[in-house]
Amino acid sequence: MSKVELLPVLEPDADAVPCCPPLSERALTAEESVRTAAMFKALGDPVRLRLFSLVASAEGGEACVCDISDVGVSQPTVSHHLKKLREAGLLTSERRGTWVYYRVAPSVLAAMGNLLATSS
Amino acid sequence: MSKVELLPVLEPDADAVPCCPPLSERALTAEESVRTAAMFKALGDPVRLRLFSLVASAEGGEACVCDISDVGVSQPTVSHHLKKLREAGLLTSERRGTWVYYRVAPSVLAAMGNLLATSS
DNA sequence: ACAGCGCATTGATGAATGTCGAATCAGGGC
DNA sequence: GCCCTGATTCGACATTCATCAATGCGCTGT
Repeated sequence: MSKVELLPVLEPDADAVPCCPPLSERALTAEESVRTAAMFKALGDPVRLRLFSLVASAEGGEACVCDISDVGVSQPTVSHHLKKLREAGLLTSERRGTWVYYRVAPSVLAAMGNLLATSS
Repeated sequence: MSKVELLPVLEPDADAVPCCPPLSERALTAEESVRTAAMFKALGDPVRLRLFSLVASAEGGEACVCDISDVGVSQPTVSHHLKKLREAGLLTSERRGTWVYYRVAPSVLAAMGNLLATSS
């Protein structure tokens, strides 16, 4: 039984990724590239990107799997992709009763957006 | 014909990718997901992301292949990855004499950044 | 307790990907 | 013309990946 957290955002989570100086400013090191590429890779599949956008744009910031499963692939495949997104640190999941809810990991969107920021 | 020239950015180029409503705002369609995922996928490899960052952070906005080839893989592999980035619309290349110079495709960084924009 | 539903895991398979060495192409200088 | 250097292309190989059907697990009513 894990901690039941009700705080919506901004608790000091361990898997936060502070990794990101804007790309236009400084080249990434080899190690930074590995960690950051894993996130881009997670969004680099059409089905996953669609699932992620469905969660990111969902009411209340979260979505039940049953609400986003209609993306043209089988149910196990949806589960597989959601797992990948979780492992990449992009989504978090929580079971409440019958359903499992996914939400976007806080600070991850901001970090990636910052990385691609147009400093020009 | 009002000739717009010399503007550093924002000229209406053909390969611009207008694809992008912020993710937090609206879910992507299947077709949008395919096109956009291709870009994330291109950045989803450590070597490619590093090469891209080297070009993006280079002096004058461009870099010779010879200047960014030291990323731990063979030179044909570097060329292969640069081609992938070119095909994804993220980089453009130009040969000047002996060397080939790469630069970041304008408006692509902005489009991807916009997609990940934190509307919160 | 049992049946039913939601979601995750397993195992298998065909396709895509990253990597290299060798060969090839393109320019510049001798 | 000939060679040297920079860069791309080719062929091959091992690994990873996306996908599915079948199965397992957790929870909820009845």
